[in-house]
Amino acid sequence: MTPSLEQLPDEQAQAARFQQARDARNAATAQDYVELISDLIATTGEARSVDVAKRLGVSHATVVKTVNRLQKEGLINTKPYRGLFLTDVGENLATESRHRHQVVTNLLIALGVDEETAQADAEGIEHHISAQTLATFESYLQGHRS
Amino acid sequence: MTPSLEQLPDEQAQAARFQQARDARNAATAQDYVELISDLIATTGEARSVDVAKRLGVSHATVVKTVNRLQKEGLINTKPYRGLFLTDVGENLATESRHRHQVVTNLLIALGVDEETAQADAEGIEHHISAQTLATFESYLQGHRS
DNA sequence: TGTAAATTGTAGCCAAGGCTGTAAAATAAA
DNA sequence: TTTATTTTACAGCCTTGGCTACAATTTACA
Repeated sequence: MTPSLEQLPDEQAQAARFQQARDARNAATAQDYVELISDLIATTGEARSVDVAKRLGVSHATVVKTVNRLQKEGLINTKPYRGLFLTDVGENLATESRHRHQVVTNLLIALGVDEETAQADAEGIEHHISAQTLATFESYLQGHRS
Repeated sequence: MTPSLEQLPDEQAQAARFQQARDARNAATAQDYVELISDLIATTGEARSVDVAKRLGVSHATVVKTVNRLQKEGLINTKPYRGLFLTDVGENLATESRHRHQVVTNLLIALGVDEETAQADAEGIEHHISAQTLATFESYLQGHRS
């Protein structure tokens, strides 16, 4: 059993943590999109928005709208009725996100979580891993090579 | 370096993972509120919405609106100009959330993440931990008692 | 080539979770 | 007991990320 708290954390510190979590939540969409687009291009040669929609499990209209926003933000390039492409900035973000995703998945598996559950949980967890925690995960994996 | 993917996961499986992450994101707010309200009551005897706002780092108007929704959903009870209270359902959710939060924090610390970073990252991660992963974390901690 | 199917785009709707500003009620202080 | 402060409530606005429905364009095939 976990006991109830006997002392609250500092007010400002707690607010900063919640803020960090909200920021991560807001950044998650962009990361999911560029990571998926990058993977699609790498494996199939192109990223069609219809495939992005199917793989995210959302409607294609949602994808179009979000892609428009990410294009304004400088992560994605599109040509009408052609596939989706990443800018350099987008590609860098994708690489970083994929790496973080992979490290989280591997850590969960190394701790004993089964692969399918690890894949699923990693999809949410990856967006909340700070640089320090990522480094910690990496060195743990380093020390537990199979 | 993490290599790029050489094979994409199954389409439906991937969509299901993204859906799980979205569901977790949507449930996060309710969990944060009940957990915080429960902690405030346990340590200070009451949960004023002004304190909830300060600790979440949002405006009090946001708290009022969210609390109204959570009341409709049966997690919180309020009496005008009195503090916030949890229903039995809310209290159960709070207990479960606090436990999950604590386990995640402890795991990060056990792996070598410093306490402040662990606290911050746990705030986001906790919402994406499945029952199986939670159990795995618990047994890891069990085997690494200091 | 011309038509059907697939793909992409557009319009408009909704809920959640932020915000500011203002009003009302309760509590504290003079 | 007034008055000032704090707390709570309410109104209205914005953005994000969902959706359906419909239009336009491209691609495939008969």
